[in-house]
Amino acid sequence: MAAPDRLTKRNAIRRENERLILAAAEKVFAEAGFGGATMQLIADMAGLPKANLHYYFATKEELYRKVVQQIFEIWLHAAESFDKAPGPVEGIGAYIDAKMEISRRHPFGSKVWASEVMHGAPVIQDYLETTLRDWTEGRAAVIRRWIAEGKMAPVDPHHLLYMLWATTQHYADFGHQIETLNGGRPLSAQQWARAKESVKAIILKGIGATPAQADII
Amino acid sequence: MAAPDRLTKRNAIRRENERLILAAAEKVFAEAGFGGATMQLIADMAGLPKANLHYYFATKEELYRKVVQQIFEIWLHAAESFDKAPGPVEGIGAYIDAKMEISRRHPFGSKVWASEVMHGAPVIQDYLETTLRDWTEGRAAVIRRWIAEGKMAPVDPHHLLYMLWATTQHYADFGHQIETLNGGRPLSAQQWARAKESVKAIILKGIGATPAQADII
DNA sequence: TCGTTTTCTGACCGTATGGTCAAGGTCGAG
DNA sequence: CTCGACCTTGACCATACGGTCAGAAAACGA
Repeated sequence: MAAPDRLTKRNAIRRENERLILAAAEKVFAEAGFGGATMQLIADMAGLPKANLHYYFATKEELYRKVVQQIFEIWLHAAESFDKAPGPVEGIGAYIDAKMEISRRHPFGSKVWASEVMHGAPVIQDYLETTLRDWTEGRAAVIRRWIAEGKMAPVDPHHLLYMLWATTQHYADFGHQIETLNGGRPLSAQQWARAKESVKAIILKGIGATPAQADII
Repeated sequence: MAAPDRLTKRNAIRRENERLILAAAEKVFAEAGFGGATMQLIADMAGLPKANLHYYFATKEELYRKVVQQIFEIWLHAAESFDKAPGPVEGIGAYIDAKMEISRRHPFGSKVWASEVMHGAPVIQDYLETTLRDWTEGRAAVIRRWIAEGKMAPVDPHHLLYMLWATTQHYADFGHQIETLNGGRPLSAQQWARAKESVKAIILKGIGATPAQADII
């Protein structure tokens, strides 16, 4: 049946336009919220007529849903660092690095997600109840194992995860506030590095994570 | 000139209505965002005709601004715990307690603030540049003093403050996500207490804050 | 080249929104 | 009681929004 995506000019244009629209939508939804965003503004930012948006995405909700899904997948992907780590220093350290990097490179997406959750997750409630819950329980189990193995202090796994999310995403969601307190300038590369190190240092020390010390001697 | 607020029935009604409207507005703005909120919805929730809202607050922006100001003042007030503390254990500990309590009791306000900042702080940019910046520099100085006095490890004061804000406000702003991961039930009193303790334990340990030990012996 | 499918877009529509207004009601001071 | 100030509200208005549609244009397969 459906000839699967040949490399025709049409397919290229379609892909490119969808990319343009999604990028513009991510930015507009982040800056104005779902209610404040208008299809006209997204169209202008994408450089397309409004009617063309509705050709690719039937409704505003459909477009919004796609934007949110994109972000969620990026975050899930970043979590792989957690798994294949021998202990909290490597696992949580890499996770913080990854999430800080996402906050830096995808600040709009993070804001859209935050906005969605703050408004009661009307669009992605099912994700929260299935994928996110499963993911969370899985990592909580890993953390409990590390605790049992004496690799970190006995902290509540859920609250630790919340702290990781909160702290890393704060640099995207409240980026404007941070920028203002930084003299109106965005964080430089060095400042981002320092932020990462600060977060990692405090949290890893706070959970008593030891860099695989016991085995050395 | 202006006869200062006698206890007449009119003044009582005015105060009561303004209170009703502000409470409804805080909730609606938090749940729908500025763009998604409608004056009609706020009016319904306050139990007043829409035209009456415009009698007390000329425009949607004016009402919104009042809501944001309220929250900001609550937060500034909560920060007093920071000052009159001999060291980080008491100061930061009390600050975390206070901010967690605000997240619990004023979740809508916290969300409105978050939304405002995420959208680039169009309404309260001046607050960020003046009051908040001054406040931040003041606490950073306190933290540096504590570090100099050997009462905590040498961490970057700004990133520590960001971490405090992020972690505590997360329980309000992402309350829906936390509730979902908690089996769809809001955190109980015990769970809130455990959250507070978890946050305090990790952060205080993470910054190497010692409970005024040196002087005891 | 020709017919078909996909893409594009200006013009249009119904609705919902923020805000206005004028008329009527209520209260307090003297 | 009376008058002026304050409060209340249904009806109304202009605008802007999400979404539709018909027809033109472009790309494609044969």
